[in-house]
Amino acid sequence: MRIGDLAARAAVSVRALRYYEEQGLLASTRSVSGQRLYTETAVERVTLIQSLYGAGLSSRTIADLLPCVDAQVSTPESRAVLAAERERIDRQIAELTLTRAKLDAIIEQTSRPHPRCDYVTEPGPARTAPGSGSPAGR
Amino acid sequence: MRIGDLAARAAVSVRALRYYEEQGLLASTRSVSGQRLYTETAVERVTLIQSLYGAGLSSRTIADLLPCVDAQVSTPESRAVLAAERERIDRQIAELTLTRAKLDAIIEQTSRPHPRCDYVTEPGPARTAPGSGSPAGR
DNA sequence: CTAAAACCTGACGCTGACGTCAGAGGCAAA
DNA sequence: TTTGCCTCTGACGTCAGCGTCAGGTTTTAG
Repeated sequence: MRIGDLAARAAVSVRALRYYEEQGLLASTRSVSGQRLYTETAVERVTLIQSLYGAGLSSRTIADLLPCVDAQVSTPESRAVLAAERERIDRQIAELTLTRAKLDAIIEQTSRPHPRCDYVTEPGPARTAPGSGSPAGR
Repeated sequence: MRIGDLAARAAVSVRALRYYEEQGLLASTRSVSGQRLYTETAVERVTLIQSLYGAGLSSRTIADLLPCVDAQVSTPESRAVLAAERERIDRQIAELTLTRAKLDAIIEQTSRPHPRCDYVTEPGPARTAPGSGSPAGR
């Protein structure tokens, strides 16, 4: 398949694919006239690349790892990198989960009708704040 | 406290704090000589900002939301933004979890001693791959 | 055969969250 | 007072992952 097809199927831009090749992440054969040709497996490859980018890995790191993926072997360095990135992703997930919780708190706080103004704006006989005012209210 | 202290306590750079102020995310009073002064609560504020940046929100979005956080109120727009960002974070966590699984697969694949070459390189009488060769192997 | 669409190789542009440098002033200790 | 660190305001630099334009070839549809 040609670059436009791959771009469509992997949902990325043509420019991105050329960039991936430039970075050594994605190989292609060339037609006689010089056009890039890809196999079916390139689609998965591109989505893997996208995933890794999405997880915050750099082109360089991905370029270092992919050969090991292809060869199905690991070097001590690749194992270290893989472990480190896995940990990074773990921490990232933890952070995001925390941030989501913070956002939830904000959503609650801001959408809950004004905390205690309710009592004030409530119709009926005026009430003093609980704890103050006339002692032994009960 | 002064900017250097806040930077140390929030574990960010001085430059970042000035940038936050420039973006309208972080307020400060000034000393007579013009130095920035912060209260204790600024530490939390900065970590919140960092969290939101970490979750992929832009300065602009954060600047839009923080006033609502401070005022404890929400507008229809802020609610929409909050909900949208929350969803984004959800998706991000899902993606990261998937990517982590992919990484785990890679770690397994590459660190598992070469799939079937073992049998080949194993000393002793050559064995055919399981499933093929002489039937009823056991 | 021809026009449109797709592809090619440079190469510059963009964006956001800062880093960094310059030049000039504060401020606590000895 | 001098030393040394902290802070100030500009303002330019950086980096990565592409976007985009230019100018030219190739492929495809009619």
